[in-house]
Amino acid sequence: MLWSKTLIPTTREVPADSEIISHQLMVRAGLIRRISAGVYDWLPLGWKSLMKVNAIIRHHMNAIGAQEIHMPALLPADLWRQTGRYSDYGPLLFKVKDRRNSEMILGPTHEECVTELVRAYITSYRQLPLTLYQIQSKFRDETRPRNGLLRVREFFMKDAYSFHPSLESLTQTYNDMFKAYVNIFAQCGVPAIAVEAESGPIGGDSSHEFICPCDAGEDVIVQAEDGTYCANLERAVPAEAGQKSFADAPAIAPEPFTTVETPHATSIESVCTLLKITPQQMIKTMVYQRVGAPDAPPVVACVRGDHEVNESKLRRLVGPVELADEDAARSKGFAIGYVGPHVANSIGVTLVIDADALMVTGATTGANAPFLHVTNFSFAARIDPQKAGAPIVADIRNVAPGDRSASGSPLKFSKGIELGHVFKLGTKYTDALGAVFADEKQVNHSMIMGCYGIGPGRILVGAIETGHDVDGIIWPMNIAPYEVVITPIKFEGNVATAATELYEKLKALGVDVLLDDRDQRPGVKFKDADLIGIPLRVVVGDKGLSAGQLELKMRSKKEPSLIALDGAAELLADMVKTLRAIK
RNA sequence: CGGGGCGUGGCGCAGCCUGGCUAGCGCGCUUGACUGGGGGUCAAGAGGUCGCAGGUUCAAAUCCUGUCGCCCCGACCA
Repeated sequence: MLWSKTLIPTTREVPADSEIISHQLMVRAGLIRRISAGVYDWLPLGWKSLMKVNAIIRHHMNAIGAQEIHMPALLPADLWRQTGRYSDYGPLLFKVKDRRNSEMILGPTHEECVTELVRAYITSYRQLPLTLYQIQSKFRDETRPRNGLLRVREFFMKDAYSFHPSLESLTQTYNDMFKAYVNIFAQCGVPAIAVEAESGPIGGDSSHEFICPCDAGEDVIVQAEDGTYCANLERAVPAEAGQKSFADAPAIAPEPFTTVETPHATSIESVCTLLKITPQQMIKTMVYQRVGAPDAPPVVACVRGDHEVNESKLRRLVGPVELADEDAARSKGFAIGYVGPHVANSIGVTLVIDADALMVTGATTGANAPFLHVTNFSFAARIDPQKAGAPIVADIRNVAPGDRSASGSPLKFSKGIELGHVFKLGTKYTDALGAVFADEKQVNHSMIMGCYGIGPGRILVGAIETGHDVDGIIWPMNIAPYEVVITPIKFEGNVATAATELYEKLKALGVDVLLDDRDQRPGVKFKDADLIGIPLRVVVGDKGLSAGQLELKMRSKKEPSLIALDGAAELLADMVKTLRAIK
């Protein structure tokens, strides 16, 4: 491609509405343009990279026998009502009405649609397993789109869905997918580590996320320093968290259970400062309400003062809950800011106690009255199981610095971008939609599903977050919009002829090449070439030509080198092939 | 949804508090000349209903009200 014939609107200035480096560079290099919050145009350079990512994904999906299909973005709302997700998805779902007033949605994901499809055609175990995939736009009405392509309302997603007659079959495909994902990210040249993630309905080791480690990421991952454990913070389990029940609460005779005045000290920190104690000596008591049923008995969660409630874990135990509305909770008798676990003795709640919190004795916690805390609290002494119901004891906290893995190795924390997710779904959708198959004995069973997503746009974000310098993007060869850029010092005379000749030869050799034929000063061309990050740059200049030489510079390297004009195209084509192969 | 901030040529901003000449600056763009290995210089230009609507005023980019849009923090996020 000739630079003058395409659209590469580079800018020197950082766009005002961007925060993270990948967003800034994608706009400055002319890859994308925002048209509305979380909605972007893909310009030629960005689109070319995205198509390369998609081609890599396709290759690896096809290699494990998945079949590509295309499904509509516009879906009937009824289908989503049948699985309950019309309401579960809530305001995240884009809803539209057609002229007949029928409700439609813009698909945020396609489990319903693909299951409906498979239900229609698959009736026998002989037709299974089957894996279908799509790469297409998905829509989510995010509360807060942000960070360029990291969180958007319309985005591309590769989603694969597999259907199985047995768990063994599902596991086989899951493992194939897992390996395909490793290969996809490697071939794209973007770092990705597999971590254990929310496991869903089947439990166990049945869900992994692939995370690109970088500070711009929104996910927190937990890794054991010895490399034996890797999990999303949502899921990470502290090694010490054994199976405990309320009966395990230490029955130490408590010191006098006293009430102390703590005016305006509603946080763990402020109470600690006031009473000169440490957070480890406190019990934090959080009030949650049932999602969609704010009048149902609340859930009260207790963790040690230095710990945080992990809402994912809590939800797995008690169902969908959210932090209670403060005013509503106060009207029910909760002294928000001064709640203690023993509130369960007087108000009907579901009490959930973290295993670590349970073991604290002589704790300080809220007195269930404004401006008051109590000291020398212990669960065994102060919770009356008759009145408080049967308290649930479980791991409901986030792991924290200081925790160790099962192997005894310290846990470290880092941020990352979720690039992909493989997931054993089970029969949630096939049950709801009646997607059944007949086995050898003509007995019907719901098909067992797996689903496997990748965000191609996020692969670009991850590649840029982890591959850039002060001058711009440094693309990996396989997803670079062009593999070689030719930069003539001046696009005239011999130089233009030589540059054009090299350009034609490289094209003929199957290299994706960009020729900067603009009438611009060399400095402008160099700056732009660096900004858009093409892996190989060839400079054609008078001085070099008279010596029969060209200058070659790798974007990732600091120093250029000289190559002979004769055979330059072949040499470059070889280099490109070599760099494509590096995984 | 809560908190904070911003809407002024394509981009980045000043002007607003304290209303008043023709609304400025940098980048980019056009034309010409010089220049030609890291966003060059000079000259001459084009380009803006100051987000939108209403109000106050002799007079509104500036003050008031409403509204729309966007960004950041939080909440939320298969």
